Amino acid sequence: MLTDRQLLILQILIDEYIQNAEPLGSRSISKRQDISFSSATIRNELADLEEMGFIEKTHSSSGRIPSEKGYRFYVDNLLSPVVMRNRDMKRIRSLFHEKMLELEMLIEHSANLLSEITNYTSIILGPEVYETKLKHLQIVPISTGTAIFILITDTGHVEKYTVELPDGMDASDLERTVNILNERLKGVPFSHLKIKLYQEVEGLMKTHLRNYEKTLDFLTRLFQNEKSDKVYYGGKTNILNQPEFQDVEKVKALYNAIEKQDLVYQLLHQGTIEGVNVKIGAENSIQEMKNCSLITASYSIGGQHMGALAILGPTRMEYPRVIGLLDLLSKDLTKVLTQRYYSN
Amino acid sequence: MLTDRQLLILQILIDEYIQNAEPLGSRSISKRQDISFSSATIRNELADLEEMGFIEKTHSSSGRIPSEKGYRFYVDNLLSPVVMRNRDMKRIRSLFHEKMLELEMLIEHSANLLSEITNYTSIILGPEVYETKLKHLQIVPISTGTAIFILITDTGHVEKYTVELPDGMDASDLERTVNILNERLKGVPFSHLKIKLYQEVEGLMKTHLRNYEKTLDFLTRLFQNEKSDKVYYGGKTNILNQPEFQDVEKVKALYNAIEKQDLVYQLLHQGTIEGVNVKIGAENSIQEMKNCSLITASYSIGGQHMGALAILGPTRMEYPRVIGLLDLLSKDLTKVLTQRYYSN
DNA sequence: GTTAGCACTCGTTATGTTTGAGTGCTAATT
DNA sequence: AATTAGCACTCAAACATAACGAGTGCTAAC
Repeated sequence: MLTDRQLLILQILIDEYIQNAEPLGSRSISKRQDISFSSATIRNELADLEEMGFIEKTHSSSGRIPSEKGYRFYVDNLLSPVVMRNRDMKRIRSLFHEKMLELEMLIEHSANLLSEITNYTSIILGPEVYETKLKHLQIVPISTGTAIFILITDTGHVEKYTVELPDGMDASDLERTVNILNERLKGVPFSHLKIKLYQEVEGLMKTHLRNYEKTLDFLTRLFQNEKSDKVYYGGKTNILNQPEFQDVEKVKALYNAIEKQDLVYQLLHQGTIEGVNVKIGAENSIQEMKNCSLITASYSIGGQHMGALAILGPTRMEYPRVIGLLDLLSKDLTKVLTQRYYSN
Repeated sequence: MLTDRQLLILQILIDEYIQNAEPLGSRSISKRQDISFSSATIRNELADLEEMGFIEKTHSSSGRIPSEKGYRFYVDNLLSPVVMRNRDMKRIRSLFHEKMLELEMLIEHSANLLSEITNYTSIILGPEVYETKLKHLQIVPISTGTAIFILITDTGHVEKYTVELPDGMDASDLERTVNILNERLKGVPFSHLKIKLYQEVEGLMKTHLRNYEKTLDFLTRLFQNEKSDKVYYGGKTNILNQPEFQDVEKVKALYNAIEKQDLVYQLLHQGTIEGVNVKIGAENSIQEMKNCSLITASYSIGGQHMGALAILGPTRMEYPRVIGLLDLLSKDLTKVLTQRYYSN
């Protein structure tokens, strides 16, 4: 339904606007070398494109800027073959070259890298604790009545809870409990710990522990403790570089929004779909992000969804570049993590 | 050297400016009920105060605002008897009423509380790991060749390192090593771990381990691993509410400065002196903070310095309130922590 | 179908004017 | 001698006006 010329003009307009953040007029377009029509012709085409809703004016005699519909069309149909800068590819690859033994560290570095090379803000959802399996459990008493529970997952993640022990639980009780738990719960995914506790452990505890009921109750509460997955941010201050965020009020609103971790969690979780996902402006459910686009991709371990990478920027975002980056990084991350943690 | 009247005027001027962030003229001062002189008299006094450097004009015919010297004088000599709002006291006390078993959590909540009730940005230096003592050490192998070292301190803090084990160290070596370390290093402060390793452990390892040299070398490197103390922030976006930070460039500069954790660490560490410490404007070594004041107080456990609380705001800051708050919170924190961790 | 031409729109910038809150200084008052 | 009234002066802020120019839409010619 769009003529080739219209496609060309739309493409140019969006590309230029993404670069310069300034409305583009018919004359500037006509002056380009790849354009052989007069500004008048382009004016007509621009009028048509506007009528179709792909572009809009900021005021009655201004040049045109892309509308959200325009960006959507651009992302869906006009993406120039994603060009990865060699420099960027190298930096991503080097992330995995240096020994980074801790998953948390690797993800933190990824977040920083993403924000550095894109100049936008990156958000990464840490690995889902609930799908990882218990590797080892340890209880360390630190004073009378309190102890630290340490749970270690197969991804090397350490989860800790300081707890008050049930009354009348002494050192030997504690030791027996730990032994039972380790024996029966190793390899069990966090999400199943509670069920397994009753299926496998209850009987044993009954025979080996004095006040097994209190202990069981206590453990139930402990395993219920929904530890939400960590959210990592990179380059939050990059937002301040964007010309669309020169107004402090807007910055404040956006910061407050992205700091609500539960909202962000939902937002990134929606994009669990395979591949890279782009949400433009109002497509984001969060009101304060109406001037932003969010590009997400997810990473996994051995086919099991683990977390998500995201880049947050103005709707006027370098879509091709960011999409390429996220695609590459999410795939690399998946590959490396699977290799590292799936074989055991 | 200042007359009573000058003191009064200076006091009023600073109090008002702190509230309204607007230059104050002679007429507005003279209209106050506690003032019985004419605006002309006040004009003369203001001229004198300006000559002495306590106040300044923003332009030749503007009202006066406090200079840094003025604020310094105000903090040193004019602080109205620190009035604590009852509401604030309650909120601080309630921090300690609810069971907060983890020190990290308690500190994080403190940071948030401080920023909420002051509307400034809070910065807290987490407890110094180096002065806490080893309570328990644990090694959990997670795959061939790698393991997680878990160190637990007497303050219930869990420190973890994922490491590659030295070649040829098998499960039984590992177990023996853990046992030796636990036996000999319990109760040793982190800062002495390395020394004790050679004094106490070397000999034992020699007799019990095959390739003790590699292991020793490995442990040395591990204990060298300077884990810097964590910095907690609260209410970073509060900066955006201040009228002196309506310019995005300034915000950016400040954010970039306070995110350099080593700088912040130094800054807060300087104020290790007993009691509450106030740094005004250029008194802060960080260039970007020249429009800010930093108020710090430190907390300790059993006399041993642990960390610092700080509030960062514009030089036009509610000094009396903030000083009162930090004084109260730092003392409460010290009391509670000492009680909790010093008795063992 | 394309383009030259032109009247028109409107944000931006520059310029001038007015206003008012402030000053410093002097002379009169206490 | 200290205080105050009075007044000329300053300057940022607010407002009005005009000029500019990058853009438009439309019409008529190519």
